[in-house]
Amino acid sequence: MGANDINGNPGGATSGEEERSARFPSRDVLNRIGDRWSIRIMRILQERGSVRYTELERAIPGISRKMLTQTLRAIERDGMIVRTTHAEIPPRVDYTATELGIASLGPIDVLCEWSEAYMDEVREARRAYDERHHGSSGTR
Amino acid sequence: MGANDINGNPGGATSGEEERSARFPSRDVLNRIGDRWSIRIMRILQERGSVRYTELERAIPGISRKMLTQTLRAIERDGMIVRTTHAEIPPRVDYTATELGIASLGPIDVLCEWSEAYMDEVREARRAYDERHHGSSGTR
DNA sequence: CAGGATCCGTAGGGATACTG
DNA sequence: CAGTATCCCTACGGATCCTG
Repeated sequence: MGANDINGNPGGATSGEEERSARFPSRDVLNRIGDRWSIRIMRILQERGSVRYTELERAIPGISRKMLTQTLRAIERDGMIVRTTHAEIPPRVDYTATELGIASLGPIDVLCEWSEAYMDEVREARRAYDERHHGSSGTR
Repeated sequence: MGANDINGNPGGATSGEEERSARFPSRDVLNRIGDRWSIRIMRILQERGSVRYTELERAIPGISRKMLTQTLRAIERDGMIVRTTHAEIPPRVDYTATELGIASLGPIDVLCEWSEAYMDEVREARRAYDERHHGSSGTR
């Protein structure tokens, strides 16, 4: 038995998260934006209202159960969503976006729209850069 | 065996980056927001105009040279900054934000302002969550 | 059904020594 | 001065098996 598995990630808060954000206030919120799944989950909750666990799993191809649960816990902890368990058999759990969660998508959409608008410009810059530096990887 | 260091990160583009972004268009831009240093660098360039390498290093406490260089290369490749080398001795390199780079800070500021505005609400949500779940880590 | 626990590979990132 | 190369440790994230 690998008694020394220090992996404590299921806790939700990655160790030292809040400590680092002391230097740059909005860091921990930015982190949620950076990770692959938070936004996708929030968007689905925004569209469909109340969504079950398995429904989310099917709606997001490529996500693992671990990541789904972990991300859900994290954004629940941040007050972005609410988790409701119905004591039935089989069990049923619904996730719903809070007011705060919905509101957070506003500024995020602004950012996404900007990046889509300037995407071409960025891609062109990359192409040019790659070519300038004995263009290896880029050509596609 | 030291020969097998597969770390190829100095390339700038992390392997598979553009591949993943096929699923979610603005992903790669979001990634720049997610990482710890890009925004800080861009802010400094925005404020001071033209900045040298060491000046950046001193202006951003806690950053390693590896990360500084790597981040600079990445945002240069994206067309956010321009790198100018002066062939002198000792060598001198200046970094300057482009129009595109400055523009990108707009939507980002929107997001940062939002997150600072709702920070308290988020912190409170976290506190409540931690307490609800036999509150261990949070109290500080 | 909705997860928790565990195992493991790999990318991210710091420290430092070296170079043009 | 402005990086590059190397070493190493950790966190992230997927796959899988188990449980209430």
